[in-house]
Amino acid sequence: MFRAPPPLNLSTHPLTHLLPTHLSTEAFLTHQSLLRHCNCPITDSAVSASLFITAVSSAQRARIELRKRDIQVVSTVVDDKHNKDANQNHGGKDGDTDNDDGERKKNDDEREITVIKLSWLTDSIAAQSVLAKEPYMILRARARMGVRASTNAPAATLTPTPAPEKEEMERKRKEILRAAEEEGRSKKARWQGGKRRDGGGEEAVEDLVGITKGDGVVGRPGLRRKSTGEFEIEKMLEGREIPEWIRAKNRFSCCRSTPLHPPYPNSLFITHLKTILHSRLLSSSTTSARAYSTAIATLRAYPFPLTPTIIPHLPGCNGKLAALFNTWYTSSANPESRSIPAVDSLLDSPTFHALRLFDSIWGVGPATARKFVFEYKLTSLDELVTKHWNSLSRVQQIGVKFYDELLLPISRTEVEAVATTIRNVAVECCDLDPPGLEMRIVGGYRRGKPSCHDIDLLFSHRRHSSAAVVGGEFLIRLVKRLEDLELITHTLSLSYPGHHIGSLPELDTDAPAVSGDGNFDSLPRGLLIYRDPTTGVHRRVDIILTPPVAAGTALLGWTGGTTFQRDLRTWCKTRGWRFRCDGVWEEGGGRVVGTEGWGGGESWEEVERRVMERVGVGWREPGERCTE
DNA sequence: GGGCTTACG
DNA sequence: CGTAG
DNA sequence: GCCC
Repeated sequence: MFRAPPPLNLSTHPLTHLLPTHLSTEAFLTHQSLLRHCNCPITDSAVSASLFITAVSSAQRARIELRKRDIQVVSTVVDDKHNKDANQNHGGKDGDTDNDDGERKKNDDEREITVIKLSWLTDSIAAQSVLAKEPYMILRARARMGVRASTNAPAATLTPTPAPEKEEMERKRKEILRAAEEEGRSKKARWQGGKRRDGGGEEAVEDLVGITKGDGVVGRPGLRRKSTGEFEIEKMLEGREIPEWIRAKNRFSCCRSTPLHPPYPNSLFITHLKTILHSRLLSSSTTSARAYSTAIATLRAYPFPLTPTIIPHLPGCNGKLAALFNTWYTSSANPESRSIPAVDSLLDSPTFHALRLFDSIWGVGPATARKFVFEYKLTSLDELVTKHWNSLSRVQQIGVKFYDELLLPISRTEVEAVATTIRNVAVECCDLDPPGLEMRIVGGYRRGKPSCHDIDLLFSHRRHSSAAVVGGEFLIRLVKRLEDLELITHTLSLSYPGHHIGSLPELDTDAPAVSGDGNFDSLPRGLLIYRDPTTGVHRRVDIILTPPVAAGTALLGWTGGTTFQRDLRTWCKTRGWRFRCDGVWEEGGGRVVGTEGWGGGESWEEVERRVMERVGVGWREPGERCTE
């Protein structure tokens, strides 16, 4: 089913568990996919595994992560030099007050486990060979697995069938979660699995909840944004220059530079926020999700290491963000070891993991993922395929079929190669003035991402906007031709907004489209699955067509990122305009003068620059729009 | 207290 | 409802 | 969750 050749053969590996700590959802899923793709036997059940792969870097932190998953180190075989309490078997240091001795079961599963760094995997992939693990080893130890198996600790148990009594508890927990969802905005951490971390967890959650709203912030000096003057901000920055967008309190991410450039100074904290954002998306808490996106975009653009006092002065960040930061900041002196209990609860929650699993299927979103988890009570793709295949839509079946492949990262080199291949076919399909056909690679690639999750190609024509070139017939012909060449295996969707194929109007009208009047109100596009003729790997490819008159706005719109786009539209709205990928429109209906597509010999990029300057956000390189 | 990007399939 | 940026 |  998955025809891409595995980059490595890990099929003889011991049962392996990827620890989610310090990994973004994206990164976690990507690496898990990679492992799966290499035929590595992986498990979501930490207590079943012998080999652990982690982004944490110290043995001490690894032990904490293992213990959270109900794995108790008994004796150390190999330890890294940073570990100060190598012989400390249990209790004490990590604040776990459980009395393990009293609850230990007789049939404890004890085995030798190994914890290695994630860089072993990435380095091996890069080297295209399975590297020795020794240099990457963080910890090798004998460990007792499943010490607290009879408690309600949410040790990750996605794949294996839970024991009957656990199953019952799982069921109840999920019902509680579902009830909490349906109630709407319960302030308790919705995914919390009933587990406390390090004793102080619950308190910290209460703290978060307590100062969530404005009232809770009053009386906490330093959390109030408006009462603090520029001078005090300057003091906080210790003489460094205040970025203009902070001084001006400009909350629009389209008006500032947000470089790609990891590691940016606050990436560790931002990783935690991304987990919360993801949880909000999965529960369809869209406004909360938007708030987190805004805050993340701000922190991504903030060029200095954060301090507790500066947070409320940053646009889109207020009491809740300050509380989260304080919790994180004070959790450990070592930034690598810092955590947020609410985030740990999410990462420990089997429900959260299951929702992420299904949400990662193309064609499945939060609502459907919730249906799978809460109604069908599914925990694995396998169950979905064996029990509910026929209830999946066509595109969802395609999404499942190519689940692993579509999660694999795509190198920039490969993006370029695919783009060239498709452009050559497109030129063949263009029988009116083929040399005038032009293409730009947009999306994450254009923003400079080192690896991409799909390939977005924007086509236009230098001179003609007629139906024959950029209209329906062209896209249809192109897709058909790509299918004939076996470069496209599946068409997920083809859209020709606002008109019927075969009666295509000119595309460069000066009137905004009105639905049903025969004009466009969006741009034609195809969402496709591409198969590389050499490697056989499948990739998501989007082909978008724009008439020349909208080249600048289309390029700007399809370059992203998501939050940048949202803010660009909101910004235009404050100016009385509507930004859409087909143009910027006056309220009365005309195209905003100066935003139309290329005249003379202007390049795509020159038109884009003109549009950005015209609407007032100013020019920003694609690589400065990395708001995610 | 209301608003939060926008449109298609 | 899901997807696109 | 933040802003007007």
